[in-house]
Amino acid sequence: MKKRKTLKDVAAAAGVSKMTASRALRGEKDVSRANVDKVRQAARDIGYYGNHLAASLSSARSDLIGVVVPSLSNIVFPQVMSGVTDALAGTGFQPVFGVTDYDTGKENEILRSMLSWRPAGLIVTGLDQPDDTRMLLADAGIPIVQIMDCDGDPVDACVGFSHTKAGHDIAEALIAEGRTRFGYAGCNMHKDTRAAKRKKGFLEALKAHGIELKAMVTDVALSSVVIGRDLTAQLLASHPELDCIYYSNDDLAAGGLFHCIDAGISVPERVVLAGFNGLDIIEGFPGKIATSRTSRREIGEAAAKMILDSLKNDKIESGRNVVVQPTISLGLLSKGGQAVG
Amino acid sequence: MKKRKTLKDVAAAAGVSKMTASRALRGEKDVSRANVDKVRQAARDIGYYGNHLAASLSSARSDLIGVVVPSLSNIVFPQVMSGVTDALAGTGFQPVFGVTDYDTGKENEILRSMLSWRPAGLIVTGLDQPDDTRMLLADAGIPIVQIMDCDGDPVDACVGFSHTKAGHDIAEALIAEGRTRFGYAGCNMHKDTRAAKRKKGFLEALKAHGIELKAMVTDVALSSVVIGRDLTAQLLASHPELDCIYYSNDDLAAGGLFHCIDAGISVPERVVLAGFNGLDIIEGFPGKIATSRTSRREIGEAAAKMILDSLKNDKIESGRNVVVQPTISLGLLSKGGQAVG
DNA sequence: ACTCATCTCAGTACCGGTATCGGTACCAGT
DNA sequence: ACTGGTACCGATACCGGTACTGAGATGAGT
Repeated sequence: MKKRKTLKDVAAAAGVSKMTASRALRGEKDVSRANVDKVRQAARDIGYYGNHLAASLSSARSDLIGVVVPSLSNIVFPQVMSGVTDALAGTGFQPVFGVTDYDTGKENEILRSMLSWRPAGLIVTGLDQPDDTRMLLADAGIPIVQIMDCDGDPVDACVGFSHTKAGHDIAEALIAEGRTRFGYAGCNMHKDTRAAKRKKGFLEALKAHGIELKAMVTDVALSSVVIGRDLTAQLLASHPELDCIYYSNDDLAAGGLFHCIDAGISVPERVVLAGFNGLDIIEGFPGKIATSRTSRREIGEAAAKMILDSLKNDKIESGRNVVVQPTISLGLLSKGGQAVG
Repeated sequence: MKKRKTLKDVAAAAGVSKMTASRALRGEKDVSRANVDKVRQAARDIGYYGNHLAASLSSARSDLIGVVVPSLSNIVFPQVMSGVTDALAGTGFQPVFGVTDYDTGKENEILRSMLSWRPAGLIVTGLDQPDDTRMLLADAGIPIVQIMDCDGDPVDACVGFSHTKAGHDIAEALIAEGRTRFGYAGCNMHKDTRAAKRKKGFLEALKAHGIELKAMVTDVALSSVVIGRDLTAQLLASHPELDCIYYSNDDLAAGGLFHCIDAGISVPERVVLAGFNGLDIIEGFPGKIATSRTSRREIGEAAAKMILDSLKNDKIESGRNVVVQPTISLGLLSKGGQAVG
């Protein structure tokens, strides 16, 4: 096995010192044009591609941005990741992703592991980390941006929206449309604290109007279209009087829509199905579901830009809470909020 | 800003040497039980979490596995990533993801960047890298597993299936069902070489039966349900005689199904829609599309396991081509291949 | 001619760990 | 008591870069 090329090899091939080679490759000044060319050429010739390990260790800084998300199976998070990736493109920083499976223990473990790579910054999903994890983040001494939520107290800064308010607002909108007999279907509620907040906001709004939830079904599994189908079938079988179902997200609502299409139940006339996220896919659906549209890419981009800002200004800007309000789309035929029926 | 804790701090706190602390934390033998406890406790007390940079540099090995995928917006790749993550869980290895956007230049760049972190192994999507990228991989001296394809010559090893055969096989199956008037709709064909291979296999099979493609529409954008809708509307408007449409993937086929539901076109009776991947979501659809089901998670897991194997045996096992044949599901009412009509 | 600033380059000391190797303590066997 | 083996521990030399410091060369100013 041939030995890996090092900077010394490049320097030797170019006939300069290690130091000059290092500077030339990094594009620093204080190197003559002639030597820059010689070094660049030598590096290309012998196929040298650097060693971030050594560089980062030596310079006590790295170009890694850690990004921690709870899941990959919900397309929302890959979209956030795309946003981060795009915002970081061309900046010299590179995202590193970690997945927690909605498990706080795993989250702590992943964060420790990431911190041990001395990242330049961290983007973490959610505001509800346990104390030990919070401490870990607070002591890291690097910019931390928490995303997808703003109901709570960020370690440092956050970009997101209020899930409580999102649940509240869509309830208000549905009530304004004349809906009165509500059901709820959710997945993974014990771990997905943000879904739980939406549900909380939703129920609070109902209560404020003196409306009681008629029925609720949940499943511990991760949300999926198929489960949404099943839960909807259950709900409508036991409570055929429902005129609106709120789901913990769009995947479930989509399953609900598909069930209704197959069962010949008219949506949204007889029953309104309301989800959360505003997935692109629902644009293509044969039927309309209500939803709160969130801007995932933008949140990812904004978070990455905040990190870059902090890094540029060489200080951690605390307390910057950027709120990106979701927009409600009811997908109903009636315009301007006029009541149906 | 308080200084980061180092191993020396731990050693001092535990009253042992740096070396003993290092060994204790890594669980090596040659350390007394008492000292292991002291060091562990000291590390916990002062909140030490190690420095992978220094560790990897010093030991000339790292616990990173690079994973390069073309896209995050196609749920298939996050699923592959999940498979890799799961297979790596508890092994001490950590995946690092990169996204190429189907761009070979970006792919090369990302691979260089990854290699500069001295990963223990690499998982790369596809077999059709340009020569310079191939060279980069071949010279890396670490196990490389290429995934999602087996039509071609792997640098080292691969886990996947033949897209050409997949296209061919589903064409055969559809012809056996009595379909004769075929259309094709595809996205991103100029960059997605695997989709192009499926199309090639599909057309070859048609030709072998003396069948000519009646119509074809493509779009340069990434595939999505909405675009699938549009392309299908175009195809069926200009060629209402089609009795089968083959799509470059399930996203498009789903859009096609939704269009047909809205347009009152019966699927699969009047027109069969065939996609590729076997997404979980189609299980929930109000209607059936044909597809080739691929096992993404399993491919990710298998690739990760192959890397771990190579690492354990301390040699790179070349030429291991694992083929995971997709299974065709036509979603038709007729059983046993009896012709329709 | 001499001083001084500027540009270029090289030497040295790290960064924070780990591999290696040489030692010390302790015990069993003879 | 002496030897040999085993368990444990620490000093030292790195890994491959970069920060820092200082030196030589060159040119301008006087």
